[in-house]
Amino acid sequence: MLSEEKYGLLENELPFLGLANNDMKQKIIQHGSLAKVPKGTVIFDEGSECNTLAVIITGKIRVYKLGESGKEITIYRIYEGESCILTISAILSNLTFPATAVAEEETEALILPADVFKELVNKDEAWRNYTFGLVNKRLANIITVVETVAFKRMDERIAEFLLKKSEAEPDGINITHQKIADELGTHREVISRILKEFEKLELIKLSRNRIEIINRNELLSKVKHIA
Amino acid sequence: MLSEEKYGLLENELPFLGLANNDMKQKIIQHGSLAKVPKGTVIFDEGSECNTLAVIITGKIRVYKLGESGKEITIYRIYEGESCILTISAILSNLTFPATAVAEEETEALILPADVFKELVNKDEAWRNYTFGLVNKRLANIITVVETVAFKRMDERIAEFLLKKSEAEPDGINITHQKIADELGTHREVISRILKEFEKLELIKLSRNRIEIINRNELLSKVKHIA
DNA sequence: CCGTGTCAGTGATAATGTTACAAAACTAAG
DNA sequence: CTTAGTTTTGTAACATTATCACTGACACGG
Repeated sequence: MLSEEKYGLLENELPFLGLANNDMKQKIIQHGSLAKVPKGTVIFDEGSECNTLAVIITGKIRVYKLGESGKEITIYRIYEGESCILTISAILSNLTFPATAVAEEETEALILPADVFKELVNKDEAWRNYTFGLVNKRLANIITVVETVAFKRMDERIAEFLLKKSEAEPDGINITHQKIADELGTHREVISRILKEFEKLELIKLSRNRIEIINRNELLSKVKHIA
Repeated sequence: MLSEEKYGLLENELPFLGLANNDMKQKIIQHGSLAKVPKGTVIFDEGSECNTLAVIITGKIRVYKLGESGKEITIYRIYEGESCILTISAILSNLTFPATAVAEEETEALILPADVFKELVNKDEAWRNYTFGLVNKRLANIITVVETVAFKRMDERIAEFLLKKSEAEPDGINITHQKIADELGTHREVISRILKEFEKLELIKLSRNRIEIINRNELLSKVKHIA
């Protein structure tokens, strides 16, 4: 149960809530709740039943697949204002969650019971648009993952990863090799080896927990497969 | 434009059409059409704009990604009564189609303009259920593909493929190595090599365009990763 | 300063990707 | 029934990635 004021505040963070019709607003106020989970919390595990849907207000969630030997691959991330289509899919078809979801930061979310969500999708166009919008984004994500894993070489993928990361951390990326491996679905050794090569080529500079890009252009050319 | 009788016939093949409300039926009759495409027709190409949605009446469509050097990987197939969520996704978000779709058999389909489909999804619960049901199936498909490509060994994947194929063709699978490679996202040589090994282990018998399974149990144990 | 855990480096071997070519099996035309 | 052309398969050789098994480096609390 939320308060009217809370709902008002949420509308700032989740603009599509403002588009919902009044009946639905009341539903959300009546049956919704807020939850805050600390960094590292496993939200869903492979095979979990989904009887609630979370809409992220602040924070970030990583959804990944676990392979045998502890290998992982990230499928996508859920950011503010989004929610998890795998959960939606699981709810709407009464299946279990086919992956693992973990909070990468402290994450705050609006929690809705599954049947409330079902009703929202059926009766409220704003929610439908929201839901289909998410489906689109995720599908695109996942297709990209398939393409990448199936066709691209690891050095290219690592270069791409570093360049993307460097946008958020322009003066040095703080990350372990293991994290990169989990991201890309390979082993730490492979990452270490290729990073070492990059260092020999003077594209990057390595230290513990840290990677500095020193030749951005050359790294870019790896991605574009020119070199 | 369809006739009322045609619509009646379609209801047999596409049961959910019978659940649509009357307004929507009229919409479909008015704006829908039928199309038949021969085997091998490329229906969508990477980057195609989607302004119609096809619901398959008979036939089969393969949706795959093309990599550089002509490598392919199958993402999923569309069978009778289904339609393509990538098209749906492209329509609902005004994006282009992110893969290639080709008719594997002569395929007959009900064609709906994009805006009619949008309206159907918004106004008709039967269509919404149909659409979400498809989304679920495909998501599960695609996640499985990611998992498989990222974590499984090629011999296991080939064994699995052969066993699945053998259900439809119990006394010998008729297929080329290249087709298998396109299915699994690898090169023909890799398939040939591993099939040859399987033959040496007396799991299968190879001839041109043909694979016979002669030790089903051992092949199964490859899949289950016991051996 | 010393353990203990986390992180990175590296060698060895197997599996898969990639390139290149040739042999074999089929097809169709003469 | 041959011959030429096409499709399918075999295989060698080398590159890249996966996998296993360590060692060494660093960080932090005691």
